[in-house]
Amino acid sequence: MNKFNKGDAREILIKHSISPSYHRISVLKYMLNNRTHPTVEMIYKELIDEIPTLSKTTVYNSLNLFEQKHIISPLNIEPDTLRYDINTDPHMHFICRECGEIYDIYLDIKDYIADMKELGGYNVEQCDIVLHGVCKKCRDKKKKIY
Amino acid sequence: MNKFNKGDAREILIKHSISPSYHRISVLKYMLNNRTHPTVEMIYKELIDEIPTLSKTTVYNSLNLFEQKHIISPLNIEPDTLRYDINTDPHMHFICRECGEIYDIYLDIKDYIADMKELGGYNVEQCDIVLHGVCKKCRDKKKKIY
DNA sequence: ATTATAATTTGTAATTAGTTCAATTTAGAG
DNA sequence: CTCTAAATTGAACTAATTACAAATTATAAT
Repeated sequence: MNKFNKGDAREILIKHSISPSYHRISVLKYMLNNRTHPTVEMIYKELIDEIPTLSKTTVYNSLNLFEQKHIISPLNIEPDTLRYDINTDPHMHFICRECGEIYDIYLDIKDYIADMKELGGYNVEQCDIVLHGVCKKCRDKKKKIY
Repeated sequence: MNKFNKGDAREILIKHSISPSYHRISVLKYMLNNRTHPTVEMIYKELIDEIPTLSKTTVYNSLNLFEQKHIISPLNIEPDTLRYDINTDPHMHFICRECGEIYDIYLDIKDYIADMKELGGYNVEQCDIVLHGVCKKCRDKKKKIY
């Protein structure tokens, strides 16, 4: 954990022409090191220790800004709250209905979608895939109970 | 439009062991005839004319009940509000970032997903696919302006 | 260094979707 | 017709998010 430091976050912000304030660096560093598709709440609760004056609005502002600049993507996976993903590699998500954990699945369906694109004349820019079910961990846990 | 009548809705409710009250029949009939992935708001606004005493809570209750009984599925396509889909055929969705319309796309990726299932040990029960982009209608509209 | 200006952050208030729940109404069984 | 259970209502509540004005901080110019 904490593979990325503030310098890395700083560089990324500058590369995307975002002024690298302390707060933005902190939020981005969190995203870089915690690939758990966090919510605003999760980020805020973690950073408030390091930055006691931090406002939740700043977290919202930073994430919205990062989204605009395509550093992160919103993840519409649960109906109540938005999550964010910094993983830019093409991938889909699996959410376990037992433990709620969200896994990254590296399966590319570009070719499949490409067919469809031509068929219907749709101009597909982005493709969000969410699989629902029970993960291996939870399935094994259930087996043990007899 | 209005291919389905109250009798059809009534039958479906009974088949799914839901007591066919007037309100539930109305909500289900709306879903059957308006395949636009409506929100609670849309359903409520439409039905309030016919049923002036209708409470929004009843719409919520009915939809939650239909969801439990697998008559409809929630559609987590926009971050602010939940939509509902009565189309039970396997399909994905395309949402246009210009006009916001949601299109049904009949492309089955079951085989692709099946591969993955075995790979990671995930037990996939459901698969939600949302494509984002600009639809043909909006693309053509833009071309006209020069 | 000091001031002026712009950008960032804060915190409160407002908004909105959705849920909870107790009271009321309606429907159905006997 | 009465009793009971189910369905509906509406108000209060919760929680996520946005709006926005005030305060703070950073940047640039003199």
